[in-house]
Amino acid sequence: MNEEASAIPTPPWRKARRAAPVKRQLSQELIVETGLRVLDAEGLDALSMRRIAQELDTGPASLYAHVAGKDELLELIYDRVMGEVRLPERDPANWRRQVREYARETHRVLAAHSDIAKVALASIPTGPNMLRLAEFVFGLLIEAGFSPRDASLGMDRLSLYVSSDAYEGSLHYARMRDSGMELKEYFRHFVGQIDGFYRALPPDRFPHLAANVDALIADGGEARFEYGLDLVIAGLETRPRDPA
Amino acid sequence: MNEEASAIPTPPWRKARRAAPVKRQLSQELIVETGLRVLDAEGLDALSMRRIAQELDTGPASLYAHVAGKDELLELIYDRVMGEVRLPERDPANWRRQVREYARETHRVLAAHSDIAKVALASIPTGPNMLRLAEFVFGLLIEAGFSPRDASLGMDRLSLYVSSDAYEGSLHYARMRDSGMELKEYFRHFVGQIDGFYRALPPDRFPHLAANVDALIADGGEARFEYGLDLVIAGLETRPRDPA
DNA sequence: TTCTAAAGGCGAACGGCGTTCGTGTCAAGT
DNA sequence: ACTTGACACGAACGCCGTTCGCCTTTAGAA
Repeated sequence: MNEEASAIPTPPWRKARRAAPVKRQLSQELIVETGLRVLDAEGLDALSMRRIAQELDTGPASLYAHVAGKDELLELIYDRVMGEVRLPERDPANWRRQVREYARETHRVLAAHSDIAKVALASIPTGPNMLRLAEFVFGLLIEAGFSPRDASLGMDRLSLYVSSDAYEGSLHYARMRDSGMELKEYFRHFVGQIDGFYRALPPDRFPHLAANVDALIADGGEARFEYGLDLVIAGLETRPRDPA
Repeated sequence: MNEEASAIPTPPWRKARRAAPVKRQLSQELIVETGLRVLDAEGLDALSMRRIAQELDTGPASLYAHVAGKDELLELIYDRVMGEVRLPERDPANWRRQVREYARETHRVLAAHSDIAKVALASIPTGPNMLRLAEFVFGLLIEAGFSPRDASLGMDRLSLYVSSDAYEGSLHYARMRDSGMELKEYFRHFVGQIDGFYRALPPDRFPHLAANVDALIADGGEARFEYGLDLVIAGLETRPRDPA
């Protein structure tokens, strides 16, 4: 919006524009924001250049003045999303708790924007918000006394774990959306299918699986995420640390 | 090939077919095998129904008599690939070593078929070969004394880790192929770019990253994979086990 | 005030994709 | 000899990302 024009009436000496030129405001930020809205509402499959252009009342060609292509747009959206991650003050004495909370928070933000985790996995992180997160967790491990190598690799593996688990979760979310079910209905349906499948296994060929169907289907996404997080943190704990 | 027709000359009482009916041999297995060949040679992006049909001298519509759609075809290819994984005799006393070797072997097979790791991550494993692998590693953990829950979640997290690391690796491979470089050239180029990027970071905003660029770029894909594997196994080691 | 040149907007088209429809063909069974 | 049913497959539908070339708008120079 033009703040001048909205404050005073159109000056009569300038001949009135035939159509409202109000929407002449395409920008990279607007495109990213629109893309994120489409992503949240309809999923990654629906996020096409055409769909975004349609939302902006224009053609797909118009977007290319502000964005190099779809890949770049996805990375911009991804970094925009990572800006939502809230970080606490660094407290190296409690690095276990902070690493866990960092992982949970990142996971939460990824899950809140359904399909973006796929982009997270595919992209090499260089955006400003990614760097902010990297500096936080890397610095946390360094200050907790880990060697630079342990801090580097630990951060790398932790990020991979969070992204990949969020991606796996987003697949279920996408399947749910495609099937038109509610979350609870989908979950019941899905667990029922897996349960039936495992119980139909021939016990002679798959004795251990067949004997433990209950344990195999007991835990849902969140418990699995927490368990893996425990494994990684317990693994980190076995690495040598300098006392600060 | 028609074994009758190749053994004796065409019987004159049956009017000669105008074209050789030799290629009437489409089958699911042939389609899967062809798809895998295209995948290995040209990558997942090039693996289209049209491309496979072309390879088989036919149109894309012909494939749908043997395969429900592209998704099912990808899962068939994936399970076909997992059939290449070689498993040792189970030896619960050495579960650490066997878990590690299982992870390495699966990772190796995934990496050998460039882009299939993407399918591995996206698919819910129900194929016969996947079940074989699951029975192996789950049984190994059970026999090593882990609780059914630890064995189930441990297997799950380990599979996720192997698949996601292989997927990350396949992205580099794909980028390399697209850029037309050789592996060594690509690697040099890539590390150089990352190195330059990190060294250009403003040290006031990213002090820890800026101070440890060497550690951040020191390790390549294989060392990272092994490090994460160490973390997971060390984490498993902290879980209680029944002495068998 | 008029002119000009650059920048952005955008209709149309290119070459791809997965999938479906309807027709054609041929082998086996009656 | 005829029917039937399974498979083959050309053509088309409706998507996709991206590019080309023309049009409009506008800011600054003249």
